[in-house]
Order: sequence, then structure tokens, then C-alpha cells
Amino acid sequence: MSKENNDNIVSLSRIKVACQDCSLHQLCLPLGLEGPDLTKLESIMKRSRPLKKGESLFHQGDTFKSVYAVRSGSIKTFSIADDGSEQITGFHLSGELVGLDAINDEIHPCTTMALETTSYCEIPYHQLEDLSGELPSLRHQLLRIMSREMTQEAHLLMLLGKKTAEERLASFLLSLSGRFKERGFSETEFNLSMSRNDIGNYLGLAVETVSRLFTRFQDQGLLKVHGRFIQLLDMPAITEMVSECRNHNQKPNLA
Amino acid sequence: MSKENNDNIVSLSRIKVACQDCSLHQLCLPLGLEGPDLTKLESIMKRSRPLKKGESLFHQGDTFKSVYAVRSGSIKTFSIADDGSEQITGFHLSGELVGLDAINDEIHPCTTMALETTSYCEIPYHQLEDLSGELPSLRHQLLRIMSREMTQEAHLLMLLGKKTAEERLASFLLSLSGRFKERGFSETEFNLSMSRNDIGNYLGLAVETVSRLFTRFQDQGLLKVHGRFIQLLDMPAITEMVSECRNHNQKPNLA
DNA sequence: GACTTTTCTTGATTCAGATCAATACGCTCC
DNA sequence: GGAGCGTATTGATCTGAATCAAGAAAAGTC
Repeated sequence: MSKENNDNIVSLSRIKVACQDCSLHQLCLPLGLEGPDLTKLESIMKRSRPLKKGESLFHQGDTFKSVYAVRSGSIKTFSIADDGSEQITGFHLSGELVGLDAINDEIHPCTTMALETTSYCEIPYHQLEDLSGELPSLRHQLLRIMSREMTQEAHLLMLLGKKTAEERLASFLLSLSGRFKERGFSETEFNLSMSRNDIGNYLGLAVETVSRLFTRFQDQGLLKVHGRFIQLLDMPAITEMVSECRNHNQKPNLA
Repeated sequence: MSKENNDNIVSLSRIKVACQDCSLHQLCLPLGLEGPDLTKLESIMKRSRPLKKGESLFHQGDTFKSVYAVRSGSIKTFSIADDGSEQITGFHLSGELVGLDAINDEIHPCTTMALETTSYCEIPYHQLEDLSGELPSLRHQLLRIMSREMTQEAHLLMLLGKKTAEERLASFLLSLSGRFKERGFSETEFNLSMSRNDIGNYLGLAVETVSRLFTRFQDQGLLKVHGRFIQLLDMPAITEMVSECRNHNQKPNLA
């Protein structure tokens, strides 16, 4: 996610790198696979040259052929409604799979776009589905990943439906922080690969609101911002912000 | 979804009914299964007595054992955030599966509640996962269902992030209408099984707003409301309302 | 059938965040 | 190094929907 992504140089020179050697092993599809099983998965995967910023893996409406695992860099996925309005549905970091939402009707319901130079593995879906019949661990992991995505979207629903602008941005930053940590990066200092515009779109806020919030958080000493570089100074306070107890009478009634 | 649900009387008297004879065959998990394969799926399913209004299949935090298919009636699923606020994540009609979002960490991330008397089939998940290794059609259908759920949640994200109150309610009514039609009910006349409060919660609106919108839609001649009984009078106009082209400058930027 | 409780509607007021407007800061590219 | 363009910040104003408030209509309950 840093602007100079050294991984790219490396991954270009060893496009044929195996899952075995990949640092994302524990985050990605191969989790739980070993030896010959892993080799089988590797045999159906394709690796291509990285995407440049702004390039995409597929567009909304494209026929579905493969799912993709991000190896390094980051991408956004967004869908466009009939009226032309666009909603970013996710930012995806290394080890994350995209395209699974197209299984249902064999057409991609969203568009992807690389936010920076991004390398990836392509996994032809029909082969993956077949192989998952053969390998229980792979099957389980695939289902787990889809289930996790459902939970994450539900979390975002909660943000958009019930939370204030402040809570949304705090929650977004904490989520990113946690995901960087999982990947071995600093959880307190990182570069955002997405614009303020993207953040606003994702969180259902105007750009100006996002910008003002960053300024306010900085004034409150919660963090430091220099453009897209973020330092989280007071994680406990930010966490508190997300789970702060206010009056919520908008509960689903109990019968 | 009608207030007097005659199905219940029937399903009580034949709790052991087979998927073969079930009218939901084409909407539910068995889609694509035949003969002995269908029998295998049936053999792992359990059928229990229906839920009464307000009862639940599982609560947030419960350990995950089974997924459930709604046979008749309807349920809502909602999750509760740290701060106590609750967000309804879905209303589920006959033929729909709930609980799949718990695969990831073996704990249910949401609570279910029956909106009316609701019968269901219970499917122990580990057996389902194993069986899906054996039966390609079942595997495909399971993945398809999960994928569809992801797409639907993305659609709701768009509603909550980008749409006006009016568009949200119109979209909600059209979605229900379409689902009733799929199930062989009228697409223009139906009873809502959920309260105004639930609708508001689901759509990220205050109850009062939902109520006002119903009144306004009625005044505009789009529909007729009598409590929870809805008649859609002008489907084209309601559809138009959803896809109406307004100015949307909140697009994800193109790089 | 009267009483209580919940759900729904309608009106008045407020407010968080959108929109409008203008400036400032980085980039990239000659 | 400066022109040009996208991106970000900051301020002023507006507005859609929330909140507050009060009845009305259902739905349970004894």
C-alpha cells in the first residue's frame, strides 16, 4: 500500500512463484492446503503481469470466468446503478479474493480498479469449483472466505445505516489498521491508496465531510495526516469512538 | 406472508415432507438435484415444529451448527453493534437460506426472529459441506446462493450509501414484489410481515419518514396502504422512481 | 368489552451533513 | 521552473430527514 511498492519488482521477476513460497499463504485461498493438494491448486492458477494504477481485472457486465487473488497492491470494487450513481463496495488488499459475487449469474455485478500497481493471481472459477469437490480443505476455505465477505458487508451496512460520519471514518481507519497488521505492516502508520473521494463514496459521505473529519481528528490529537499518509496516535480513543454508547431507539422491535 | 398463513396447518401435518414434493424446489438448495442425490440431501435435513412470531432460530454469538431454509412465513436477521445499535440485514422469505454468514468463524454474527408463524428445515452444516464435496450440483448451488447473497447486500449498500428516502422505499417495495411473484403470489397485492419500524431500520430511515413516504406515495396514486396491506397501483412509476436519473458526482474517480 | 400497550400517523422544529464556492496543494509534463 | 490539472482543504449556506411531540388506530390482555 506504500507508494513505492518494492514487492512489484520482486514479483515481476518471479511470476511463477508458488503459493508455497507466498507470504500470503495464511490469508489466502491455500490456507490449510499442503503438499500435493497445494500443488493441484497451483496448477490451475495463472499469474499475469501486474495491473497499473487505474487498470481493471473485469468490468460490470463482463462474463464471469475467474476469481482473482490480490498479491500486492490494492484494488477497489464498485457497482453502478441504473441511474448512474456508483457505490464502492470494497477495498481489497493482498491475500483477498475478488469476483466471487459473480458466481450466481455468471456476470460480474461490479467493476474493479487498481488503486496502485497491483499484482494478482487468476484462478479460473470452474476449475476451482471442481477442485474444491476433491479437496475438503479448499472447499472449506472457499466457503469460509465467502462467508467472511458476507459478514463484512453486513458490518458496512451497519455503518451506513446507523452510524454518524465520525464513527464511519473511525471504523474505516481501524479496519484498515487491522488488515495492515495482519499483513505484517505497521498498524499505526500507513499510506492510504485511495483518494478522499473514494473514502467518501465508500462510507456514504461527501468528500468535504471526509476532509473535515481528518482535520478534526488531527486537531483532537487522535492522528496525524499528511495527504495520504496516516499516523494513528491514539488508538484507544479511536476505538472508543466506534463503540461509544449513544441512545439508539432504532432497534428492530422484539416481536 | 399473508396474515392467515394456511401453509402452516398443512406443514404441521406433514413435517416429514420431502424436498421432492416441496413447492420451493426451484428456489431452494435442492435446485439441480435429482433422484438419489436429492435423497441424500433429504437424509441430512431435519424438520422441526414452526416458529411462532418473535421466536428465533439462533442468536448472535451462538455457536454455528446448522443453516436453515425458510419453508413458509418470514424471518428477519439483524446484528447488534458494540454500542447497542441494531441493524436489520435482511428479510427472508420461503426458499431462502439463513446462517451462511456464520461459516467463517463458527459463530453466528446475527440474530434471527420470525416475523410471523414460520416453518423451516434445518441443515446441519458440516454434513452439508461434506455432502457438497460429493455432489457437484449441490456444491454449485450452495456457492451460487452465497454469491447471490453477496450481490444482494451490495445492492443494499448502494441504497444506504447513495439513495434518497423515497428511492429506498420504492426499491424495497419492488424487491418484495418481485420475490412474491417468484413464489407464485401476487406481485401487486401483499401483506407486509414487518413493522414500519423494521422497514425504517432496514433502510436506514426513521419510522416517521417511512410512514410519511407511504402516505405520500398513496397521495401520488402510486399505491394503496391499509396498515400492512399494500396494493401497488403504478408499478412503472415506482420503477421509474428507483432508476430515475439525477446528478451524481459522487463517482469513484477514474484513477 | 374495557384497559393497556404497541404501532402508526401527522405536525413542528432541529441538525448533521450535503452542496455550493473558492482557494491551496501536489502532481506530471514540457 | 512554471503551466496545467486533479486532489484536498476550508468556509458559507442549504436541506432532507431526524428528532421531538402528540394523537389515532390497532393489537393484545384480563
